[in-house]
Amino acid sequence: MVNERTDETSTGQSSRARILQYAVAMARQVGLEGLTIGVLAKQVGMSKAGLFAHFGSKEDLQLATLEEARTEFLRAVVVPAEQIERGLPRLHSVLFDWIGMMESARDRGGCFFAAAASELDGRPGAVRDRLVEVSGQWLDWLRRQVVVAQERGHLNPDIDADQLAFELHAYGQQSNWSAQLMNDQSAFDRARDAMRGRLQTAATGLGKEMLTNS
Amino acid sequence: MVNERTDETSTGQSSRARILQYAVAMARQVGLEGLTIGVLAKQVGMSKAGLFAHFGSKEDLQLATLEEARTEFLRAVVVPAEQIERGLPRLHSVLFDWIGMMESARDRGGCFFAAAASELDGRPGAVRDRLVEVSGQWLDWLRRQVVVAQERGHLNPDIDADQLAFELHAYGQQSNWSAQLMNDQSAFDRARDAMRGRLQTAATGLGKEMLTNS
DNA sequence: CCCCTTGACAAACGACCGTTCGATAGATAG
DNA sequence: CTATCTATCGAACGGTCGTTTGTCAAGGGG
Repeated sequence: MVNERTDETSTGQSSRARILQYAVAMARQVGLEGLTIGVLAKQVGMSKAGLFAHFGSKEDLQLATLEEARTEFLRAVVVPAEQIERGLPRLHSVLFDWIGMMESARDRGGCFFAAAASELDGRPGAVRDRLVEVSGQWLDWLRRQVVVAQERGHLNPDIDADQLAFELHAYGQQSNWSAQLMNDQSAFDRARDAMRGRLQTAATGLGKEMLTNS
Repeated sequence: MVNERTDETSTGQSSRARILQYAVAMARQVGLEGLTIGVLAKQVGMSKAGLFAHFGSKEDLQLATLEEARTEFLRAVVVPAEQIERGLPRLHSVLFDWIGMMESARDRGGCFFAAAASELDGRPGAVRDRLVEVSGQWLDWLRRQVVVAQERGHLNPDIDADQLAFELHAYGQQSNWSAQLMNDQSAFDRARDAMRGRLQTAATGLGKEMLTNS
């Protein structure tokens, strides 16, 4: 009863974390449903039962993997943007970091959430519910930053923030589709161009200045 | 050796066609990989082995299902547009028929190709190759119609046709994602608004007239 | 009338899946 | 030293998958 979760060097914590990193990498390529305990265990270098013991069920493994992917996403995309000026600069930064993350995952299966989304829509359950929640938070993050940019006079105040977030998100999704399925080398540049163009159209005079300076 | 594939009433042809319609419907919900011979057979109302005999392997079943979905897509989206004036009107028509098809499939799992794409990218094989081919044809159809619209003075001639096709396709993909995963009721209207707005921006004076008249 | 093709069937096969069950080694606590 | 706990293991279980095999009824051509 002593030493409750404070031991940093315990094998338990670190091996669970190691498993989850492999799990995210594997799910990027075969999806959360295609994730297989036996194959995952072989990659990590332990037995099926040993790995399984860290999670009570496959669903729990999927949930933990989803949480790990969410953490990686926040760290790579959202957190860096919080040091950027709120409004259009921060929106621009987060969009390009997002594309950058998908671009860096190009040869590793692409976007984790895109792979998870299409196989989980239509299959009810806790994993799907959580994915809907996480994806909704991300889309809402974009929408809120659009609103802030409007309040600060960077973006035209009479545009529909939901609509703009919809379109910006569409470019990111399309770049992943284009790169992963069609093997299109220029997919990410196209997404960046589309985002730049769309923000330019929606920007006020002040906003346009900000865009040309970045 | 007589009677080679000319018998319309033979059970063979019609039951194979019936199987494929069920297969497309099932793949819309669970994907081409999630398609299962046993479950499919139960839905069709025949035995596993009886159904399997129509296709030499599961891969052949997947290929035939993909072909059936392609035929349905062409019939619902591409063929009707061929009666519309080439250029911007035809492009506009095909885009809206596309959205309309996804909207009508809303409660049946959404877009077949979107479901197939993310689970097949990264899994080499004949099915993936064919899906890449079919998807490429569709994207190229859009691009070519953009070019025609430029040649006819409907769209600004100095825009990148590949880029515009990329963005228009992005809205369609996003609408399916938003409707299927996020259960967003307004997803299809958003896609239509995005397409209208994007075409409006890219249109010449002549093109803008055409858009307001439709 | 017999033969042979055709479409469908039940049953079984091996492979792989998630999961359960004891056993084992090492660290920790009393 | 002994008892306990933790992480891991091999082996097995029941289930589902794609696939194979052998059988059977129906029907048309010689």
